[in-house]
Amino acid sequence: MADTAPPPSAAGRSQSSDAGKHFRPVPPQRRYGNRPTMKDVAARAGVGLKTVSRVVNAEPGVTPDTERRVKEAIDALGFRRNDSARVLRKGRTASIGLVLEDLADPFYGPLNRAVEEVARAHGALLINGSSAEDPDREQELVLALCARRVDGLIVIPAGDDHRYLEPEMAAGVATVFVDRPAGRIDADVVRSDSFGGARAGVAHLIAHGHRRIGFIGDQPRIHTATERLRGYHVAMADAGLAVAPEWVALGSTRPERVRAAARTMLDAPHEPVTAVFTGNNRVTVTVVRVLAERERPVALVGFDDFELADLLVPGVTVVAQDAATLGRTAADLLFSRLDGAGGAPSHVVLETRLVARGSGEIPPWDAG
Amino acid sequence: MADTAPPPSAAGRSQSSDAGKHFRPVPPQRRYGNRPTMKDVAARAGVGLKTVSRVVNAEPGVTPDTERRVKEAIDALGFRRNDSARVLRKGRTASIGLVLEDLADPFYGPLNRAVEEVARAHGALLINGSSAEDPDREQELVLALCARRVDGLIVIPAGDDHRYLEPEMAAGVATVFVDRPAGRIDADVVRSDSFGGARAGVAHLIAHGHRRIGFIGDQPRIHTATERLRGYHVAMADAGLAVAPEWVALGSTRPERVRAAARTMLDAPHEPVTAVFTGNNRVTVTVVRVLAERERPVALVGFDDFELADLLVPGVTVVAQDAATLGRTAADLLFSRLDGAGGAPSHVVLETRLVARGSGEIPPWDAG
DNA sequence: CATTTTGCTGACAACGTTGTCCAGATGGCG
DNA sequence: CGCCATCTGGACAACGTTGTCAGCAAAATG
Repeated sequence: MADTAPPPSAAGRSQSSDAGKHFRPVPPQRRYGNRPTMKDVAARAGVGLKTVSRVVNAEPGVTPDTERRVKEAIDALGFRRNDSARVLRKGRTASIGLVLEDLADPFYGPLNRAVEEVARAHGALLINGSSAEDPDREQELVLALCARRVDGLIVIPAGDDHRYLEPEMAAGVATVFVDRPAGRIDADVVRSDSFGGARAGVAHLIAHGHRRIGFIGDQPRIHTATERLRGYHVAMADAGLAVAPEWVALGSTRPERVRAAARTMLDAPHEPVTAVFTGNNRVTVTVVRVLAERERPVALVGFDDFELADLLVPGVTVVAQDAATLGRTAADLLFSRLDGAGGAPSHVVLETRLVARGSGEIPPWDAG
Repeated sequence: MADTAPPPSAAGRSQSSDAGKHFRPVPPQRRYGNRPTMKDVAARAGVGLKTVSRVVNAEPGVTPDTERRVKEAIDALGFRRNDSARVLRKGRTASIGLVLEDLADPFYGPLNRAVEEVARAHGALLINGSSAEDPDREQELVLALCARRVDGLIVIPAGDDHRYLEPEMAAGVATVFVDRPAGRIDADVVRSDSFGGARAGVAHLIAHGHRRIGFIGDQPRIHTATERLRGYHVAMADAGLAVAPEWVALGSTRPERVRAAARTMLDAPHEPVTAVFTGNNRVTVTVVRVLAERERPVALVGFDDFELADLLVPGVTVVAQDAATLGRTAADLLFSRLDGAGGAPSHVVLETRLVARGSGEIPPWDAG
């Protein structure tokens, strides 16, 4: 460590006496590690404060010679503009917040990345957080982001009441909800057609002869879970099929819960299901595991595509939604709002795509 | 939107005349959407500015009655503290930056999440960015984070020269590098044992009879890529095996490049490889696809575990590293530095784990 | 009852930056 | 040569918050 660059000199900073006098305010020590400020740069370059600001921001009206002197001082001191102060002065932070369920969920990776790309194109940074599907944690996170005065928010809602955001939105924090609509407030939403996708996926199973189809989904609090369940019910009803209560299991996506739910409906002594529709990629992956442990093939269609779904045997048929487009669309919408686009909240619904890979075409073992 | 809460009243804010006079400074319009400040709250509650600050920060020394009045004013105005100003004053942003390669890469999901959890435990927010393996972009991102005065940085380096960070680190920005060491500077590093892991993985293939083993890895600029290649070479040398130049392919992880590399070494007229070692999860997944298209089974061991690797047929044998532990360890180290821990930079190396699942046990088709 | 102690409260100055405006300097033109 | 237009540079006041300190009232003490 001894060979690292020496700390920038504190030349030009006002130093109060060390004598511990109480007469005049003692500046807090080591602010930002005693980083040089524009004032320091100005003193060293022998110019005024504003001139440094002009150079730093590449504003016109500085002679080449002055500019050079300032730049030398900047390099010598290791100065870097303090964006906190800049933000305070300018009123825009050039950052947006993204609150999603779980940064580790592969479904959100491409979404996250797409949002980041758009933010980057607009010169904004991305502040990230996971709500862990906990409404309180979501609120805590969102409000913390508002306190940072992010210019905008993209939220994958965990809770079902977002009225706490009303004052923030009224105060100008652009907000776009993704994947699920906001609760109790009217706001921009970008989501996939969960209902239609699930309906098509279940219809696919029905078309291949299944009559007893199970549904394993996420917690009922989550809008997409109930929408997909609705799609399931409508598809069944369309085909004139009754649904036994034990065929439907909503709840946590924890593997143990999903395994138990799958076993219950697959091993039911009376009317076991011959096919399963899973409500999201976490559930699908677990059910794939359960099915892999069994002798008799069971048909499966899952909501959300996932990597390697095509290489499993059989390939897993899915209702695919495009997470990257979801993210990009939401971010584009957000920045258009920030650029002043007015108008009523838009509700964008993206179509899903049924990707047949085999697991949906397994015939029911007791067909006929 | 007409039924949303009215914007907070601007009571108490000084309003200059609209007449466009030039005589006195015109305040910039719509700062933060005209959000109320502590001053507004103080005016409304009929108390002093500092009293509001005390209430907001739950500092002692405020009568319950005063506190109630202030809280009422806060609610009525929809006040939320401006953390930008707070940061400026206090000198700490309570945020850390995480720069990684690609937010969409599933390998980084758990790492990202682990870092977030630690940050959250320390009351800090996480600012995220992808370098896309572009050194310039990494630097741009890192310096932008420094300008925001993040308290600390966790960087998965894309470039091989990080001297640009020296002034920042000297100025007190704690920095921990993850997955790969920093270039040309001495800093904290947390990484996996790429060399040892690759060596063990290749030895596993050798133990199962393979003599001609290919290596497909990431770009040579990336430290882990060359370390893993080194492990490969040492394992081969340990077994007294020669390595033909066409068995080794370093380069981009784009599927086309990897496919081409795999085909080249598998279809070589002279001495085609009977097994492949892949340098990271992106490469592995592509090679799995290539092998799935072929008749003759080829043995495969990949660096990095990935979801569903066990369910493929055959299961993919991997050298697993624990991304979550990597992230958690780095974040813990970062915050211990922020809490004042001194001492020489630490270099933590986490062990890898060989997970045999079958794809490494395929015998060479021309064994003997 | 006088005096000290204690507890609340508010005035004020920073934090580091940018916007406004004015003061000089410089050059062109009459 | 003198005046005006133009350009460059700098002084100063915000932005919204928190730390310091002083003032003042109420409570505790002698």
